[in-house]
Amino acid sequence: MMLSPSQENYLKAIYKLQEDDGIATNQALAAMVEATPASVTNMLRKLTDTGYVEYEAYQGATLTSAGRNQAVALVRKHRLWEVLLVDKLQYDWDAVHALAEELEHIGGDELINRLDAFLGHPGFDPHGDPIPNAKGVVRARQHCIAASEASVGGTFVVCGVKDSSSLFLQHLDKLNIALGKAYKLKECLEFDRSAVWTGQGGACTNVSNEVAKNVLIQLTDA
Amino acid sequence: MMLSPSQENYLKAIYKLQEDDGIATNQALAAMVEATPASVTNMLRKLTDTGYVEYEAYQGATLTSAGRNQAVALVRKHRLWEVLLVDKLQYDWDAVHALAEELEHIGGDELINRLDAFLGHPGFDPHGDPIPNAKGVVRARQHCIAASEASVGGTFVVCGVKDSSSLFLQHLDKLNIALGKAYKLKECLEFDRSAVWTGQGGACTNVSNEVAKNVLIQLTDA
DNA sequence: TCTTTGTTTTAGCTTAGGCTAAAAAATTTA
DNA sequence: TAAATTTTTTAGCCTAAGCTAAAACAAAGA
Repeated sequence: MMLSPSQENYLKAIYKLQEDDGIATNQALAAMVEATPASVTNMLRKLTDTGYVEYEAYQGATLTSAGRNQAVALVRKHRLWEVLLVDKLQYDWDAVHALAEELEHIGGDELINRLDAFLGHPGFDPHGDPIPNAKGVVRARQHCIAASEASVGGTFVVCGVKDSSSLFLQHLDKLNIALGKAYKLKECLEFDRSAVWTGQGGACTNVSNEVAKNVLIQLTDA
Repeated sequence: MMLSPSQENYLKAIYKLQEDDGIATNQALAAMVEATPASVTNMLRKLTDTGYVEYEAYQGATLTSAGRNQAVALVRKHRLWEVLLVDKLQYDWDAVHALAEELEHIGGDELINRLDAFLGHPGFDPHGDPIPNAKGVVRARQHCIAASEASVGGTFVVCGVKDSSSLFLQHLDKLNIALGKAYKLKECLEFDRSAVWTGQGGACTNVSNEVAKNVLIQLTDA
């Protein structure tokens, strides 16, 4: 059974909502696929008939295992294309989402497995999100926490972001915060709950709590 | 003005027919885009309204300069993706057409120019067809002729194919004929107009006239 | 020139995926 | 618990891109 790009987008959206919120409501889906709730109801019908979704009126949608397989494959495709765009075509990490969103609907397993091999079987995309393997297994991200949970004096490496919006990523660029970079939490300012991080060269950055909550880090013992 | 994939396919088809036959008839277009003549009439209307095509009932279609620009850009995208697929992802040259046909509708100039740079600004695609540059200039293929025009004793290098169908390309693979390889035309058999080519290692290949007509070569003076 | 043949267009229908507005169901608040 | 609010579904409509069958036009042969 061949899915249209639109159908694929719905599956991905249901998958994400299930992961994040546990439940995919009509309204949340509508927001995610940028359509009206009425259109969502329509599409859920169709996806239920074709066996990718389980859905009863007013109860929200769940993926069947076929649906989950499709969704994970899409996530894999999306993230691998992002790696190509950043690593090979030199795109900035804040500029690749929309393109990957188009590319993920192209071709089948053959293409994506060749892409995977060409890129050297990367484990993570440019935002630190794990790339499911060819069998659909998502290796869990290494143990990591939000930067807002770090304690003063601690050292850590940035390993991901919770918000991948262009706006947030560009803000991180300005703060000189990037994936893989190491920092030390020098102090925490009571007044606005912002923090001061020192980087490699000893440069200091003031990081708001809002930002810290959206940056994922791994503690290091140096 | 944003074109749909389908509209882009029509523009490309008109472009090819104009190049090859001088005129794009309704029927030829229908065959090329795999639709009925009635559907073609519909679409030509739309493309005329949006200024990409000039068309009067019963007279065939012509591209406007905007239409030609679009078409050339699509050819560029198609051929660059083919280079990526063959050179980087190790696809066989007979397996890339359909995928490039999908990929060519993705993204805009930025993407394709980055791809071009990453690939080292290739001049030709895996079938020997020239790749238009970013300004839409198609550098003419080096002086080359059909292999069926070679004379006995002549030496040459294969530089292209007229037929890029999977079937034909796989046949060339079997005959051990590939782009860039050098051969000598040893003899021409009167009976069926087939030829005997000798390759690098002195290996002989019998090449039918049908095949020779579809292989493009450049004569060499060795 | 008239007729036959082939091509193109018209007319009307279909499907996918949207939309709005109103009805129905569920949930929250008083 | 009843009323008010929010969410979801239904009903009916729209657009893009296709289709078939029939009508109109163009080209070719007698």
